Amino acid sequence: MSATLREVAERAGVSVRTVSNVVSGFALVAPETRARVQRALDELSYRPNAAARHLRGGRSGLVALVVPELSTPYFGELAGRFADEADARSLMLLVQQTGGDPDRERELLDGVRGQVVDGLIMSPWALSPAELRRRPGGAPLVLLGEQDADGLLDHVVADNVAAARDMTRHLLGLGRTRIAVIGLQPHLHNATAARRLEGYRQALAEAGLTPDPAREVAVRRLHRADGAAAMRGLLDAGTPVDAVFCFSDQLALGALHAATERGLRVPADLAVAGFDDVEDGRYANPPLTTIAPDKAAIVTAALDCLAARLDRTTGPGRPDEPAEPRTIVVGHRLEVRASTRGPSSSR
Amino acid sequence: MSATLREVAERAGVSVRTVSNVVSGFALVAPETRARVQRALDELSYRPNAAARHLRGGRSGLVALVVPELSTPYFGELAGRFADEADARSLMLLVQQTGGDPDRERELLDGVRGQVVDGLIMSPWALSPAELRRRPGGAPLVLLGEQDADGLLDHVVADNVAAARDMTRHLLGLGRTRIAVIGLQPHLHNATAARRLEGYRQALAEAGLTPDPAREVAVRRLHRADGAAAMRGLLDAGTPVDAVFCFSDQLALGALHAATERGLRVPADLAVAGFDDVEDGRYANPPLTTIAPDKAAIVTAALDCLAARLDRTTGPGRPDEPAEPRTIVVGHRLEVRASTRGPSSSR
DNA sequence: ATGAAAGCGCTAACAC
DNA sequence: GTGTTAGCGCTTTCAT
Repeated sequence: MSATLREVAERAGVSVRTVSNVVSGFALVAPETRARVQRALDELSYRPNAAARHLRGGRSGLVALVVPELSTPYFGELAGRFADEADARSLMLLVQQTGGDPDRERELLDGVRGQVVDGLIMSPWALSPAELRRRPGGAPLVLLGEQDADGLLDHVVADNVAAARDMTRHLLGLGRTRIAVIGLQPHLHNATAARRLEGYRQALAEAGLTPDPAREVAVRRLHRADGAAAMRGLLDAGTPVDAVFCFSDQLALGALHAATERGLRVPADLAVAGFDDVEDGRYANPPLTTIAPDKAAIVTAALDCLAARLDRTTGPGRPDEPAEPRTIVVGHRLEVRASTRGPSSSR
Repeated sequence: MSATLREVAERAGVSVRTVSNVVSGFALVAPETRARVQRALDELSYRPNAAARHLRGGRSGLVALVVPELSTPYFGELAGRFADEADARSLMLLVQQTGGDPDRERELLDGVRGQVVDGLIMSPWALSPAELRRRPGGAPLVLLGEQDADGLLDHVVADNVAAARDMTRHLLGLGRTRIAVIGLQPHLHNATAARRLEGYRQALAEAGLTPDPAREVAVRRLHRADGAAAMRGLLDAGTPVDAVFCFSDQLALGALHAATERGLRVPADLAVAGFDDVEDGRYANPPLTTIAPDKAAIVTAALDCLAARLDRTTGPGRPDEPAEPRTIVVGHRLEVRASTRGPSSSR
């Protein structure tokens, strides 16, 4: 057990008040006293007790990051960035996984195991907007990704419609006209896939093409296996396809795998594109064309947003008047790589 | 802010003591009283205050997982498993990243920001065994991976010598005799690479082959880029190579990329193998042969080990006599896939 | 079976 | 500039 403030005070021959002042560096302390206290602090290798500070101050310095799956490269990368940025802001990151389970999402939302965290950043998957809004827990919440709850809760999001339109235009520009999409998730409340589908259809319409339901494939999850299965399904059905735009890099990597397995040449026979820009995609064979959302901005915006809420909860000012919920849109970039770059084979 | 115990007590017309008993379900409470208290609890939607419990009880229920990099698939997967298993044990997981920075490792070891956690599980990278042992912080520690500190600290590890020997034998069994290894890390204190090198050399010796220093390649980090650079270096130097065994799947994926880029056929011209069994490897083109450590066992063993320490710190029993440090060896499996399966081309 | 009260370590309002 | 002290919400010993 570490030394307490009182022990340090006794040793230095001062009161706890003075030691506390030295530790927090707040009030003025006589230089000589400060030196004496500092020595006692060092000798006893004092560490402030986090529990006491939390109890007293009402802030734990903990922020929860709630994601569907940490093993997914996208969320792994994001979590890593959040951990670093939280650290830079003297916050600690509590990571929680939901596995896409609605009950688990609800449970975490209600209060991460006994009100330990000051606030939470969540990437919901299965919860409806209504459920997201009704939260007994009370800690400030920032949402990641499209939620159909725009304007009612703080959230950080990429312009999925525009991004999907950009990608589809790129594929059309390559001369591909039978473009399939893989990644619809009609069973989820998460609106991301719906927005991307919308962007895709917009681009088709611009080019005077009619969307073909057979080329819009739903998946249950966003793993490689799902992408591979979807690709095989497309091929088995005999649907003519010269490009696939997958709604995640994982799906695209799976689709690439399945296409290669069936002897298709990518990109000659089939162009393959993803979404997320995870490292795997850069080193895929061939490297994967993708949409790169500005991840650094996502992390910064989410933490800024949360920090603002925390300040008005604990900090000075009018805590009654709830701040207007903010929607922050981060940028994205089309990253063209070899999986779509080559010419289409004549057919 | 949630209701306090005293508010509930007032409402139910009993003392805080009784409410506390109902909440913790510990002591005997008259059924009728219990019902009344329970109702008050529900009406006020009481949630125990974690800070107060922590201050009083000395346990926060938080466990830190300290890894070099969360964005690495291996650690991402592991972190995900830890999050789930911690949850099953009513613990919360605090995730910290070191980026392989020794200062950061030291800092986290010294006390994860003010003694918030009950214990920590760490995968050290750059810290020497001596530094790992001298810890002012005091919270129980379990190490992940080889550390050269065997027997002095609790740690969970795979049999890296045996695993590397298994893989090398597999490659030799395929008729490959010019086997290179990529992944030495002489600049680190982490002993993992050294052990794998040892297993590789043992297998070569068994086959009557002499290790060639030109075929033992060091890397700075374990990313795909490092594997690709190492592979290119090998090829540029003109060292004859018919197989590469990389000490991580990431390195192997990079090597695969570089080899393909240079027009080599895998596995015909070059067999490529990795270590870790991350999902990327299964969907690589071709799928990657690898060593699959028993990740579930790593997670279970590490948490069991930590739980045992926690019990003797806070729980009953003789807290003075420090338990014998434990070294737990988890199993591994050779996972043969297409990247080594095919026949070597005649040359 | 239940109540009263001490005290975990810290911060800050109130004295001087 | 520094000392004294109340109290954050909870658990638990000591009474009854």
